Amino acid sequence: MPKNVNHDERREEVVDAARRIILRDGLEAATTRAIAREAGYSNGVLAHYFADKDDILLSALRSSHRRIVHRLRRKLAGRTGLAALRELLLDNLPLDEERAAETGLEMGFWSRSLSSPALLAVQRQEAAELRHLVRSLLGAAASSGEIATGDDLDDVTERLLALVDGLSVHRLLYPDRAGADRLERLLDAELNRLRPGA
Amino acid sequence: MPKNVNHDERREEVVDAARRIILRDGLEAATTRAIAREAGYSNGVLAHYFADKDDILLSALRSSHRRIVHRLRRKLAGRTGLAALRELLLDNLPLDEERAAETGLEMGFWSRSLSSPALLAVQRQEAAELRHLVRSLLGAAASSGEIATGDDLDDVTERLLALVDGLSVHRLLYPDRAGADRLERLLDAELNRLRPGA
Amino acid sequence: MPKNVNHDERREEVVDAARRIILRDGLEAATTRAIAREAGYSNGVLAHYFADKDDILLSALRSSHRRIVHRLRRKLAGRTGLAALRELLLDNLPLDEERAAETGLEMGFWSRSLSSPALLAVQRQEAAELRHLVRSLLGAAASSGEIATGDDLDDVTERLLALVDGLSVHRLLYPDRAGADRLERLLDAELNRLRPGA
Amino acid sequence: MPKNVNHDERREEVVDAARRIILRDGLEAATTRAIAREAGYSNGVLAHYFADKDDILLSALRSSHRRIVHRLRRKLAGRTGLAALRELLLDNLPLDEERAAETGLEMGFWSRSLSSPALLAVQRQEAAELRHLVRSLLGAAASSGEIATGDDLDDVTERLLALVDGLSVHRLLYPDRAGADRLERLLDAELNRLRPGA
DNA sequence: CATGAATGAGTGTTCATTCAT
DNA sequence: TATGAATGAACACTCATTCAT
Repeated sequence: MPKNVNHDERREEVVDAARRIILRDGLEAATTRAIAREAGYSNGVLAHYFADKDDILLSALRSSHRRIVHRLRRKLAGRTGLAALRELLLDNLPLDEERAAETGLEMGFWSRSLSSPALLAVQRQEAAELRHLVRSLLGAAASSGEIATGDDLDDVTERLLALVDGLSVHRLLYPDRAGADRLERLLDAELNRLRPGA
Repeated sequence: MPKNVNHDERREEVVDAARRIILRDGLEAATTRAIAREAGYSNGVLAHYFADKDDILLSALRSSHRRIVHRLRRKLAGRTGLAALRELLLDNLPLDEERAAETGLEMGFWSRSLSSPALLAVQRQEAAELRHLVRSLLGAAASSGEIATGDDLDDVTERLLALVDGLSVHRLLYPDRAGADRLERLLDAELNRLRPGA
Repeated sequence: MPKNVNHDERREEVVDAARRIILRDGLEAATTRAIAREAGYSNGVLAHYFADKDDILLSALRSSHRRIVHRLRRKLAGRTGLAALRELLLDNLPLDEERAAETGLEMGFWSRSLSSPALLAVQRQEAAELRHLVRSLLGAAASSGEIATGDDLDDVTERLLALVDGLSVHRLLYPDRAGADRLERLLDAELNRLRPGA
Repeated sequence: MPKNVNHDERREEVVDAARRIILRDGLEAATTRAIAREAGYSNGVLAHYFADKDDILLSALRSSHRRIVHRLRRKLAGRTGLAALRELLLDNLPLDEERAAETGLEMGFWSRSLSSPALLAVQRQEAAELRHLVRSLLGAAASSGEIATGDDLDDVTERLLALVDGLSVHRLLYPDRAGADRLERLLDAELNRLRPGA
């Protein structure tokens, strides 16, 4: 009767350790040894659960996204159109510790994606899903008359997501000027601007 | 009789080399040896002019900013108010190879700043200057009646800069959806929105 | 009630697996995990039947020799003297894929033997048996008048076996110049040379 | 005035260290660390003089061959035809410590060549030169009437070189049966056999 | 000043071996 | 007996840094 561990569970343990390190000390500090130590294992264990370091990092990125999606799903339940969109975009802003950590991780991967095709592919795939979701919420809001129909909705989608990402970066780098209240206010203004009367 | 070397000049040579490498091959390719080679010196020379590698990288970041400021000064010459602001923000978007490389450099430093107080300090200082400039151009535009006076100008400043940063990230990571034309269109729409009639 | 496992049988299964890997992929590919997997067991099982990896490799070498001997025994059945000798020496040449793989295995062990007393001992023991067999076939051929009696038969034995080994090496390393036809021709010439008339 | 070392000299130092380890402990023991230590340097030094480990090993092989060629050139000076051939072949037998070491190194590379195209290429190139030399000495001997003209000289070349390699292996693995005197005697018999009267 | 040789810690990865289950 | 999780040392290689010349 062998000692039998749940592989997915163990992977998650290690991936969580990786996430903690990336958030605390940066992507550069996330060496395989550091990850193993943070997870409470010897460095050799990683080989049992991951093909290589990239596998760990990619899993960490995907895991982070999955968490966000889960949280979002709860928040969006029962909401539609503009209200759902607002919830989604607000959730993407680093307004508390948890989401600030998520944004930090994301930023670490951004620059690394520029020189790693595999990472970039994952990044793009996940971003495309988010963009698609925003776009369809906008479409629904337009259909129901919640928002004006003058603007190109693809443009609006891009503008909203860019603004959210920009504000997120600023919140982490320049918290003094990008306070939580200002972020929320700016986002709401942006959404109100879409309404028919505006 | 010691050879009289202009320290600042030599530092600049090396820093330029570092900047070129980061722009061309990314932050991770900027090893001390690669920098020394790019500058045309032996690797040992770095020790005479820099405390350590971080000293070089920080200087490279500042140097990149200085170059941007110089280019901007030329572009802004003779322009005021909204026209100047438009020039400034457009210049910050990665609309050609050169500025795409600059954005890449910037993104590399963003994530490092999150775990390096020294980098973060530099980053903040330079960002504050840019913010101040935008804010004062907006102030001038408001005074001259070029833009409406309803909005809080600090909010507008933050919104514009966040949008520019967000669009920049998207242009690099998702060039398909963030084409040069869309970026320019979105920026112009944002500026027109400020005008009194809007 | 302990499960009653036939130790020798299990050892043989594992050793066969090791042999297959060495023949197929080379000595360096024969890691303990690869061997266990090839045998259809978990890696931990090896500890029950072998002292260590060397124990497995040594056994694999012996196993390969044993197989060669078996094959030879079939080929030699009913033959005596020079005809038997010819069959034996031909069998030792890597004239088909199977025997080329065997020669590769052998060569791998040769160099390891130079720095491993245990391996060397096995190697010598097996080589002695082969030498003895050749020598006695030569003796029989001399007695029956099949070959001339001028030469020292120990010298002839050594010459024939050295030639076979040298040709084998050349066939693997320089197949262009050591084609199968040339090998066979050279061997036959060598045997004919022993005949009384020559 | 920088400390300036002769690169080729330093490479040779390291390559000699590698040779010593390979001969003493086998090719497997020739790790980069072991080589650096044997050479009296830290492990990082290798990077200055070699592209990678293969570069060291290949250099060791070539260096060994170069030494042999040099020694041979001296021995062959003033000799031609059969006498030169005899000197060449004798020199290739491991009849003293130095040449036993050379043979040991060679054998280590043989098996590794089977799974390393780069090594195999070098091995083949060097072997081709030796083969060519033997062949032309045989040609000269035939022209001058020193040897009989019945045999195909390519066959003879292959036979002689295979015999030498086979005897060399046996001398290292089975010194008891492949004594220096027997090797020499067998080689001379082989050469005499070529003479017209034989 | 400048060189570049040298260091040694650190990287990701592999692997024989141990051992609780 | 058999499992496979876990270990930790070893591997080749990279790199910022030091320092004699």
